[in-house]
Amino acid sequence: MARAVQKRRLETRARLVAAAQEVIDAGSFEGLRVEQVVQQAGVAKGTFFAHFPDKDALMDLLIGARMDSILDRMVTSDPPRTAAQVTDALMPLLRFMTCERYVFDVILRHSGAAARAEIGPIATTFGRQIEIMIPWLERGPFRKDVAGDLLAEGIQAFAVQAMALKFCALHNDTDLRARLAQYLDAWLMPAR
Amino acid sequence: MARAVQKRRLETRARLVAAAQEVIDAGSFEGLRVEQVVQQAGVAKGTFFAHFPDKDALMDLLIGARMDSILDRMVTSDPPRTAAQVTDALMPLLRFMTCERYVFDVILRHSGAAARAEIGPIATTFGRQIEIMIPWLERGPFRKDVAGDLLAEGIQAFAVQAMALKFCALHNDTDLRARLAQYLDAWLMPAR
DNA sequence: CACTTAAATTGACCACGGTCACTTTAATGA
DNA sequence: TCATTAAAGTGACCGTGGTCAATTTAAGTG
Repeated sequence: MARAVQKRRLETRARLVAAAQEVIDAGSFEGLRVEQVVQQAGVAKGTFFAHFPDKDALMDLLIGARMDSILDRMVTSDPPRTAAQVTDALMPLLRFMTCERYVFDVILRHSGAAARAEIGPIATTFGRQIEIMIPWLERGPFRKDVAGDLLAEGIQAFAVQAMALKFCALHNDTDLRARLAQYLDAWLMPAR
Repeated sequence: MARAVQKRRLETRARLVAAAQEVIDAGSFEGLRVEQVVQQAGVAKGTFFAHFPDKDALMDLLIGARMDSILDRMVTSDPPRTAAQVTDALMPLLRFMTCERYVFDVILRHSGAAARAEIGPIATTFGRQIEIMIPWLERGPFRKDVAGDLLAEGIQAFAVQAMALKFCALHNDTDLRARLAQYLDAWLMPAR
């Protein structure tokens, strides 16, 4: 019979997560070093890897949490009723997802996408995005010839595409919004 | 006045690329180690990094070349005339892009997407894909309410989405094809 | 052909993520 | 209360990508 996890373990884990957050707040996601995190948390390096399979798992957790809180705010706003409004509703999320090139890469690796077998925090938020968008699409004046979940998946696909293009040096934030708006207009309101 | 590059440099570079290809042929993209490549090529490690900014740049080159040769074959076939045929026409490319999880990750990082400022081999093939698809879309019985390049970009977005899902353990190759076909049908032939 | 200069190459070295045999700490039960 | 056992934590160590001051090689030049 396996023994229960000790309180000490939970505390250590919490210290690690808090330390990681402080390191990021003082720098960036990309700049985070495991060595720095364990030092800040006052534990040995090995302890880190006893709590997280690898550095990416910590990033998955922290980035996923940020995305989740953005989704929390998203559900409290009025549902968008046009393609342009859908774009606007998504912008806060997309802005965070592209705040750093490294963050976007981590997200791509973990988005339902390159997700491992088991589903992680980021992949979970991708599922949640779909769930949030489906009611928007069913109620709004959008195309009805394809199922809501397929429509929502398409929005995700276009959002990824638009974000990806943002990292081609020449493009900036207004381009991201304009580009996504153009995609979504064609996807959600086809004139045929 | 800068002096011209010496023949020796070109030879060394060719040896490095050839060695890398051999290492991959005997193993996998993911399994490639720089140490192994320089040993096979008979040069020092530093030489590798005098020729490529990092390991990723080599991967960009080799993977981009493979994609390019697949595109070469693609242009010689008959242009697809339905969404399902577009899917089929793309499958050889998508199969290679998903032959290894690592390969897909590299492609995502370099696809016009996460491309660096300067455009690399993989990003170039992404541009070429668009150019190849535009005539398909203009001639075929596809929607005409959006420009051909936008339509082509959408196909890319959906292809990435479909490939990404392939790596969720449960999905396999037939799923990739079926999923993409479903996306493209909705994207290219909207019933409204 | 010497001599100069820049290109090309070298390999010891570093940074950083990740491992594992070992030590310490806490729960369990007689 | 103390012995037993499993969980938690440790830090020296490793693999691998990447750096750079120093060295070798080749191309001008008088």
